[in-house]
Amino acid sequence: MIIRFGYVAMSVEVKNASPSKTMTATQFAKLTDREAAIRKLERIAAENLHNTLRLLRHNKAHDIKLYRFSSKLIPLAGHELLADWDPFPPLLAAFREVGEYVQENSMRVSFHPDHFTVLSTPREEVLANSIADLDRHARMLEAMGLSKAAKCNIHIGGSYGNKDKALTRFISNVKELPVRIRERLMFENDDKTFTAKETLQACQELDMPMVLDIHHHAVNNEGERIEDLWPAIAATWKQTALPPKIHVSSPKSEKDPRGHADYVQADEIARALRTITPHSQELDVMIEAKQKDGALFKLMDDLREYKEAERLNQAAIQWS
DNA sequence: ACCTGTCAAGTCTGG
DNA sequence: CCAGACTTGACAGGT
Repeated sequence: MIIRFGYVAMSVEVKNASPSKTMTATQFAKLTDREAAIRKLERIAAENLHNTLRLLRHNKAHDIKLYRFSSKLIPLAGHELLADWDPFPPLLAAFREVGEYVQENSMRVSFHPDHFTVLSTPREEVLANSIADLDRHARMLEAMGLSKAAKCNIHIGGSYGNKDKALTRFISNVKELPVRIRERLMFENDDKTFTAKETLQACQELDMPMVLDIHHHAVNNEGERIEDLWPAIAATWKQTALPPKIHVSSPKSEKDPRGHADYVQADEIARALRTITPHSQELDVMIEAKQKDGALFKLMDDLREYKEAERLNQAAIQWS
């Protein structure tokens, strides 16, 4: 069993390296020279890509092969004020540089378009905006020159008072997506609406990969056990030739069990790994914690102690 | 340098 | 039926 760990978007160690700098729509609208304002957006995007590359170098130095890009690399992308703006041509070289670094170092990268991108929606304009957002994410990965191994993770979406109908609508909307977008997608169980079991059913019907979020499952389930679901979840990855991927985070507090804590409890992940590892040779684990890569480094230290104390009880587990 | 309020999006809940 | 909560990082404007 080989496990790779990764983190989301920003580092607490690398200073002044935000990949999500932006400009508000209000500020943009205030600028009288629109061309100059657009050049400024492009400079911010270039800076975000530059910082992304800095983070990837930091990752390489620490042998971190897994990383999720910020979805806010291009400020105001998709905003109605900028409908006529194509940010890609001036950014192609910067995107390509990021993609080449990813490939040279055999990294696995992804996006997670935010929860406003919903394919279960009954509203036409929301669906259109969602598809446009997914198209932009696919275009960024294409601009990086990355294969379809680089994917976008989203949730199924809302239930609108009728989960079955919402799920049917979701599946039919996914089936109608352009192939170049669909082959970049994977779906994750969420913490309020669609459980791991339901998300798995959708993924099986669509023959698309499923990301299991352990924390979401803990707060949104109907008594199903991960060990029972896992073999089928892992099987959704077979056609991709990628290791299955899971998300791990710890509850913020008893009062806010859905929130993400600063760090990840080592026993939490040790328990999950004990459950999952007997069924899989490889696993990629995305750590979702407020302390970002800091939480990742702490977790690796804690797991090392676990292993030394033989509490992990899995001598075959290796990680970098 | 630091603090507080605001901003984006879509869904869901409460009134 | 509409206002507010939810979430998140960063901006904007104040001291």
